[in-house]
Amino acid sequence: MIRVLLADDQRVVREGLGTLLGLLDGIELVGTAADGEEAVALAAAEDPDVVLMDLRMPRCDGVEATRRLAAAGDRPRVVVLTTYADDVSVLEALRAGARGFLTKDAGAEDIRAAIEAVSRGEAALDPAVQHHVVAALSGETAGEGAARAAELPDGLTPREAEVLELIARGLTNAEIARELVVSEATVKSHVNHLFAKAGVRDRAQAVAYAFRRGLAGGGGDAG
Amino acid sequence: MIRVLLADDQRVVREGLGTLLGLLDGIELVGTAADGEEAVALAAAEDPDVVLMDLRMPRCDGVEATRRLAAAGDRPRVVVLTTYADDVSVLEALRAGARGFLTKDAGAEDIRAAIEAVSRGEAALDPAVQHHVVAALSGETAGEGAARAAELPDGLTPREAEVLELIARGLTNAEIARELVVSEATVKSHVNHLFAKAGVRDRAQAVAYAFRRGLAGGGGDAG
DNA sequence: CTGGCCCTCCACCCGCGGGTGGAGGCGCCG
DNA sequence: CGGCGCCTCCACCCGCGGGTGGAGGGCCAG
Repeated sequence: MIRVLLADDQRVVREGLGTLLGLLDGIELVGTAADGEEAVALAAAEDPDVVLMDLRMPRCDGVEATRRLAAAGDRPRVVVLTTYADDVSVLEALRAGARGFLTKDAGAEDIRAAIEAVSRGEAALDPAVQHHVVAALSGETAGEGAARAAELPDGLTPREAEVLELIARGLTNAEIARELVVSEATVKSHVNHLFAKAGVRDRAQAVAYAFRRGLAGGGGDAG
Repeated sequence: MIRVLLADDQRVVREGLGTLLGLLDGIELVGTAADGEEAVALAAAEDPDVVLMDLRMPRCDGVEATRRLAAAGDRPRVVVLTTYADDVSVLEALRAGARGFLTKDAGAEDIRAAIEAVSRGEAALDPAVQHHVVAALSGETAGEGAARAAELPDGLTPREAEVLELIARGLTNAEIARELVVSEATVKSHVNHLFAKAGVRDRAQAVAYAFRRGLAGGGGDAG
């Protein structure tokens, strides 16, 4: 019996997928969590073999929860479950220690296979994300090292992505210049370039772009 | 036995929720569809009592599918299932002929209750959307585009929230003015008011605010 | 070595965004 | 009835944002 914990903010998924999991041979659902905080707490209490984790959750998101679980030890293996295979968070989650990856287009058998694989200590990547991942990692080793922020969408340079993130935090060009310790002219230059690459025309669209790509969302004021 | 058809683009939801539905007393799952087209076709073939329909689906969306089902006759009653209670499409779906409304925070018992209610010919609105709906319908005479009201954060008026959503979609004031069929001065007025209420100073911060509050993000949906 | 990418910076222009200080009509509610 | 909130609109101002057209240095690959 593989003991599984399910974390997803949507109750429909928790109850529906939870029911499905409970019916699968060799799998036992030991709990469900509605956000990352709860998932970490419940994992500590229940000590499951596998945590099936949604990425987009309120409060503490899936990446952070995965990081914390992985930091606690090897024990609870994390399988990430997300809507989009090209989500930026995918790679962050893998770096945070996720062992498996499924999109929400996965079927019951895919999910069971992934759970069984990671419980045996193997990896389990959805075909839809595999090539996407290796592509990103291939560019990663060539670069400065596995520090952070490797694969950037639409050919954005690291600096441009950094500027974009600050834009999404609501900073003006002058503030960004101070933050990055460069002149405002430099910031404007980066801004114009990243606008062109992202296919947006102003900051408002840039912020929306950043949120959709997962390049922003964790900074600034909490709600 | 109430014969139910489930339409959702996410396989996890189709299989998970489908399994759950099949286990509920008095409910029989007669089919699942991955998009609106398929839902309409399958409804014609299976003649279900109730269609549980996700709003955001590729190809033909839930609203359009609901409209077609309702146009075909009284027979398949539609219960809409969506992520956000304050979704614009909520009211459109109700006008299109949906009889029930559930958010994805609904539990198994809520779903069963809703299915049973609409199969008896009653309505079934999730509490989260009820007052929101009546509020919107009271202001219905205002116009077609003004199909949006909810329990809005920070005392935003419906109109301000509408403007905010358009800002988050990257429209300029002039474009918003055209979209809402008012003058640009009016738009600026709304913009200034909502900035003050939201505690932001420019559109960039406003977009971030909108995304965090769930007032935006589904703009460029598709699969 | 040379080309190219990235980051840095400059000067200039102009249009839209953001703020102020109003005003009037309408519907809801006390 | 009278007030208040919401939506509508006007005139004006100015500063930041966004675009152009450059230029130079550092770094890596061909």
